[in-house]
Amino acid sequence: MRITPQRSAIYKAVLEHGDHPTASEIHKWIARDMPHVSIDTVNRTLHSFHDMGLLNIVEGEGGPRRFDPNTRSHHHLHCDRCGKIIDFYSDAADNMPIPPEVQNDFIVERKRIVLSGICRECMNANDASGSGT
Amino acid sequence: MRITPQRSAIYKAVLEHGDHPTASEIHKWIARDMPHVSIDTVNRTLHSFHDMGLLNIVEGEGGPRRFDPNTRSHHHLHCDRCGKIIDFYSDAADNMPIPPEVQNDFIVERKRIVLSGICRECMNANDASGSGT
DNA sequence: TGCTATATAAGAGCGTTTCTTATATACTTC
DNA sequence: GAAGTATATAAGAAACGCTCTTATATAGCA
Repeated sequence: MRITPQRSAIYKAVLEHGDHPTASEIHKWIARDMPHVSIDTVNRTLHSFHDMGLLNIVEGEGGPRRFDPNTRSHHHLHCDRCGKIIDFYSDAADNMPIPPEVQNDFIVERKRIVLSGICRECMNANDASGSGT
Repeated sequence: MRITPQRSAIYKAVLEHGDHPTASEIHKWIARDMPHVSIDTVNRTLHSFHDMGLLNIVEGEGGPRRFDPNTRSHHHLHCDRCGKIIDFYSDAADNMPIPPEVQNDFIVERKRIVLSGICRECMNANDASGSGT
């Protein structure tokens, strides 16, 4: 695979952006330096990176695809309020036994735990607005 | 919420369909009996059911939204080949400890394990085509 | 330098989801 | 039972994300 200015910029943007960006967010992000990169190039490049194992596509309940440059084994917290996705690490999760009936009927290649709920910032936002005695 | 013929048909279709259908699949499914139901009604109704906790939206890596009427605590197998999603149950998964640093910064309301790999049918399809000595 | 393979930009096209508006239906009140 | 009110639906338009097509540009190679 050729290294082009666009691809460097896209990969750098995914790393810098941090919060599991969408193709559209990457597109806007790199527009500061390279205003002529098309959204199609961003999408195609992210897809190529995914095929190469350079980044993951984050699980989600619809909405635009989000990308994740973290290649360590990790898991996700999804905030129901703000939509933020936070990485976390857990040996217990990584080593969790897989039920025998699953092992018989399925070759497991990846394991991901998804916890949904409310993140600290949304908790605090809630406290600030609703706690006056 | 009012019970209408459309809503009954849509809920019945989700239950009968079994394999985590999309709105479009539900739309086609009920068209046999009710050919004038619009895709918008199907989408809106599925969304309402989701808000009421009657069904879940399945986690996925893009593509159309898929719905799940199974309200028991369960987890999912995703086949990378055919895209099928299979429910499974696991006490180990349900009781898996949550890391303390997560508990401090996040209120966990739902827990879902997602295993990705190859399902039995795709395994067999592969054997059948590729095993002749 | 010329050739070939790969990459990109721009616009078109497609599928999914949502919005808008008019009509239809069920429930409530009198 | 009739009129009024709130909710639901159908149809089409629109928005959005993603992919495809085609022409152009670029890098690597002979």
